[in-house]
Order: sequence, then structure tokens, then C-alpha cells
Amino acid sequence: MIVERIYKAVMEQRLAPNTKLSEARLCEAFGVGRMRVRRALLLLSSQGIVNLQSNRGAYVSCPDESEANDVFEARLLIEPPLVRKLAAAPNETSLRLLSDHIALEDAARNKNQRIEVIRLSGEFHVKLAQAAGNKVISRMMRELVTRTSLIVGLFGRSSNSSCPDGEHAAILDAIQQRDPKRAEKRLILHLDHIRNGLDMDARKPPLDDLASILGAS
Amino acid sequence: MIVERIYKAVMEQRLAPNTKLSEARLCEAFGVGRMRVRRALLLLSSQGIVNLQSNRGAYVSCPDESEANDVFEARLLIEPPLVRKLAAAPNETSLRLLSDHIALEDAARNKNQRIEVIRLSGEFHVKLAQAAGNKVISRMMRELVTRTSLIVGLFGRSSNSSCPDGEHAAILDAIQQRDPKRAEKRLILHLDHIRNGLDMDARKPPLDDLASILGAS
DNA sequence: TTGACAAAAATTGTTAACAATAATGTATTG
DNA sequence: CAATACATTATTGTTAACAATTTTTGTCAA
Repeated sequence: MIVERIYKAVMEQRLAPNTKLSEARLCEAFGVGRMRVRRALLLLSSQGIVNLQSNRGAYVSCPDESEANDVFEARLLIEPPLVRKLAAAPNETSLRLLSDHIALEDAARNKNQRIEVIRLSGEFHVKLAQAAGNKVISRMMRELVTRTSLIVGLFGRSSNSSCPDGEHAAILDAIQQRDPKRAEKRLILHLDHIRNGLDMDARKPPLDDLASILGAS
Repeated sequence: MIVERIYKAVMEQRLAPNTKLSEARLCEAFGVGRMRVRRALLLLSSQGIVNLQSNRGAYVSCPDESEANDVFEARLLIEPPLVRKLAAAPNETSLRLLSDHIALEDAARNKNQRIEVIRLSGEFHVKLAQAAGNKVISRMMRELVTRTSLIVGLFGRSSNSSCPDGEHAAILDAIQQRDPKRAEKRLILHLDHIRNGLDMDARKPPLDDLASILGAS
């Protein structure tokens, strides 16, 4: 799916905000007709990942400070109750799902696969929603996480462009021990860390060269 | 906007689940080309309002019990912290927005404008999100409320097809008095009432006659 | 009457040409 | 040389025709 590819590229911060996504180039890059591309862009724009300007084309969304605040507020609203619920009544499958994912994260980190680490870090939070077994929330979390990627890419200080090490494991640990309050606390702390890694004054320049960026996913 | 019109029709329960939305008929009803219609249907399907089946057309989404649970769970996850936050620090504009809306609801009720009451009841919850000043959450709430409309239309017992009288006012009252806990409690109670008005075994037949349903909005 | 099969109709998916708009480059003028 | 007006180019938006698929209809035989 073409939407997934762009999603992934954004999550891995290979597609910088404000990058222009021209139809012709995307058609070429993905080897599909204009219809498919336009459909994908429409969907992406409906999720705030892409900015669709009338008669001017599609651009990777470039969230401002206010939008960044909204996204983080939404996450702080949704995720704490989510992990609380998860920790209150976790099932085997969910726990397995999460620990497997953390194993993936660790592996990628050890191999110094930077962009893989970035993407997996984001996906962990989506997996939290999936573990809670709620498709509606899963979809919302995915959108929020992807938009967070954009925000971190824009405002993040160069060092920590993803979730700090070990914090995911700490959250899972609290869930495994059926300790809702601790799980919630650790999650909030985790989100705070991500947010504190931002510098709301800094802005970074967009890059280009779509074909090479999107082609290799 | 054509999406808004369909949204509205669903919210007012004039478009029953499983109703087929054929492109030709929609083109006729709205007086637009097929492109616009297809774009609208795609957006609606991405929000779970419409079910897009390959080569078979678009149908008003017909949520099953599991989906209904997910929607209510999502609302119970998001709305309580939302009103808590709102009650903790309400601003004048928000309070005005909400009380004005409740006035609208009352007026419609007094005039026995049933479908108007149904729609306004749903919109109140969207206004709660707007009052909190968060666009991301507002969009999510709108989707959730619309899907709830579908669910109530499907599983609701004939009597209470919308939010019980006065409960919105009670929530606003708690917010006005800056009482987060009470506001949260009343909201949870309110959502419970809606949910208790459902009968998960009953299903209702779809209707038809698109032009007349959509035309008058 | 019912069932299976085939033809026809209707509906959706795709493509390609066309129109409209914005971006770019060029020349002319002060 | 700078700036503006104009022409050219490129890109997006729309329309309409075509292809593919599904649904319906009609026919015939059991």
C-alpha cells in the first residue's frame, strides 16, 4: 500500500516536513497511476500527515507549535488511561506482543540501525493500543504517533530523535506486574521526556530527492 | 461540503446502516461529478462511517457489537479526562459556547424537532472537545460521535434515540463550578445511560430513497 | 415452480485527454 | 541594474470515455 510507504517514510523521518510531494514524482516512484497517488494523498491529508493545498500540490505537514501542543495533549489524554486499563487486565497475547516488540527495538539498537529504531520506538505506542484490543483507539494512536514523528523531526534536538532507551521496557514491566498506577506514571514520564527533548524555537530545513527516499522502503 | 451533508444525515439517523450509497445517485442528489462523490466516500470510509467494498460500492457502515464496544470504550477513555481538564480551567469563551449550544438543544426539544434534537445531542460532545481548544481531539470526537449515532440507530431501543434530557446541562453546570470530579462523574454517568439504552440483540432494517433523504439537508 | 445458465444491464475502477491555475523565465522599460 | 509585465512551462483539477466487475434479468429445461 502506497499510504503505508509514505507513513513509514515519515515515521523514520526520511521525509521532512514541507517536502513537496508532487503527483508526477510519486507516480514515478511507486509506479502507479495518478489516481492512486491522489487517493493516497487525500487519505494522508485527512490524517494531518500531509498538507493539501488547492492548485498548489501536497506537502508533508509542517506542524506549528500549537499543533504540536494539541498532539501531545491528545496523547497525554489517551495513553495514560490506556495503559492503566491494560495493566489492570492484561492477557497473555498482549504481553507477548509487547515484549516481542521491545526485543525488536533492542536488536535494532544493538545493530545501530538508527531509522529502524526511530520507527519501532513510535510503533511501540501503537502496539500498546493494539494490546488493549481496541481498533478505534489503535487507529487514533497511529495517527498521533506519526504526527509526533513529524514534530520530533522538526523541533527535536539532534541527540534524542526517538524514545529514550529502556523506558518502554519499564512501562511493560509495570503492566506485567499488574500495577496500573505505576504503568501510568511511567508512561506520563516517558511522554514528558519526549516533549522535553523538543526545542520549540528550532526549525530544520526540508530535504528532497524523493525517488531515493521512498524507493528503498 | 458533501462530506458534511452525509455526516449530518448519519447524525440525524436519516441514513440507516447498510444503506447503499451508489455513486450515480449521490451525483444526482448533490449535483456534482463522480470525482467529488468518490472523494467524499473515501474520506467517510477512512473514518469508519462508510464501508467501501471493492467493485461493489459504498454502504453506510453497519457496526457490529465489537465495533460498538470499541467506540464506547474510546469515548470512555477520552471524554472523562477531557471534561476534567475543561472543568479545571474553563475560559469564558468555552463556557459561552457550551451554554449557547444547550440553549439550542432546549429550543429544538421544545419545538419537538426530533431529528434536530438528535443531531444537537451528538454535537454537544464535539463542542466539549472544541471548548478544550484542541483540534486533534475535536476531530476524533466528531468521528466517535458520528459512529455512536450509527450504533444508537442500530441497537437503540425506540424510546431514547438520543442523549437523555438535562444531562448535558448537568455536565456544563459542574464545569461552570470548576468541579472536575463531579463533571467527570456526570459525564461517565451520561455515557453509561446512552450505552444502557442499547439492546445488543436488536437490529433494524435499512431504508432507501436517497434523494429525498439527502436532498432536504 | 424451481434451478441453472447466459445474456444484458448497471455499477464501479481506470485511463487519458482537456481545462484551469500557479510557477517560471524572459524581455522590456524606467 | 532593478522591476514589472508578459509569455511559457509545469502542475494540479476536472471531465469524459473506456474497461472490468458485479448484479440483474430472461430463458430454458428438469
